[in-house]
Amino acid sequence: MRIGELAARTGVSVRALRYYEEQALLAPERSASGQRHYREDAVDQVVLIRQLYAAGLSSKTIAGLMPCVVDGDATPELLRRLAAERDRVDARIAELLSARERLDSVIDGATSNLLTGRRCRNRTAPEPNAGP
Amino acid sequence: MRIGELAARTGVSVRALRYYEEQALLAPERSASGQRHYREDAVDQVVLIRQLYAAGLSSKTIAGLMPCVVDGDATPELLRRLAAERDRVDARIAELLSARERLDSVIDGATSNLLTGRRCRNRTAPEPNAGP
DNA sequence: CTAAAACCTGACGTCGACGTCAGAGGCAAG
DNA sequence: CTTGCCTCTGACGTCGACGTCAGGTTTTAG
Repeated sequence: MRIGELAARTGVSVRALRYYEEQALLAPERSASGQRHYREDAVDQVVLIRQLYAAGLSSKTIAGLMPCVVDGDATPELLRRLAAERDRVDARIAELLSARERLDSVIDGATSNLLTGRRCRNRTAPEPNAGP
Repeated sequence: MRIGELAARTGVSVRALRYYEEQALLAPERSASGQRHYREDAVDQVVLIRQLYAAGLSSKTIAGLMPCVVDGDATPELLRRLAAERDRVDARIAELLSARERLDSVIDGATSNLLTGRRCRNRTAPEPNAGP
């Protein structure tokens, strides 16, 4: 398939696909006229790439991992890096969970303030202030 | 305290603290000569700010929330935004968990490849390739 | 054959959270 | 008074993952 179809099927922009190639994350064939032609499994690869981006990996890091994923080839070094990235993701998740708790407590505090009718300072006039 | 001490006590840079003020996340007093002076609770506020950043909120969003946090003042609108942000954090966490699973499966695949001795292609020569 | 749609290669723009540098005060100690 | 550290205000630089525009070629539909 050509780049437009791959974009449509994966939901990523054409520009992004070209960028991925630039970063050596994808290596489509080229027709005689220079147009990119992707195989079916490119769809899965793009999905994987997006997930790794979502995990916070950089394009450089992903580029280092793609040979492993694509060829099934792996070295102990690569495994170490994969594990390290997983740990980083775990840490990020923990961070987010902590932040979420904090957000919740802020919400709880604010909610109870509202419920107990405790309006601080300048809410003395009952006018519904629509905007500036 | 002055900005250097606050930086030391929170672990964020002096530049970042000035930036936070620029974004209306902090509002320190000023001495006659123009130097910033922070109260003790600024430490907690900075910690909160960092957590909200870690949750993926933008400085603009955080700026909208700080009055609520600081003054304990809350409007239904603010509560909606807080809830929306929490949902966003939840979505991000789910994304990360999914990405983590994917990473794990990649690691598993690669590991079993190594364990079963299945070395693909160019690993024919047993020379320990040290570098480029 | 022709017009529209899709594709190509540069190359510059963006956005957010700061880093960094320059030049100029301010503040406590000796 | 001077030394040395801290602080101030601009203002430009950075980095990553693209967006966007320009100007040209290729493919497809009618």
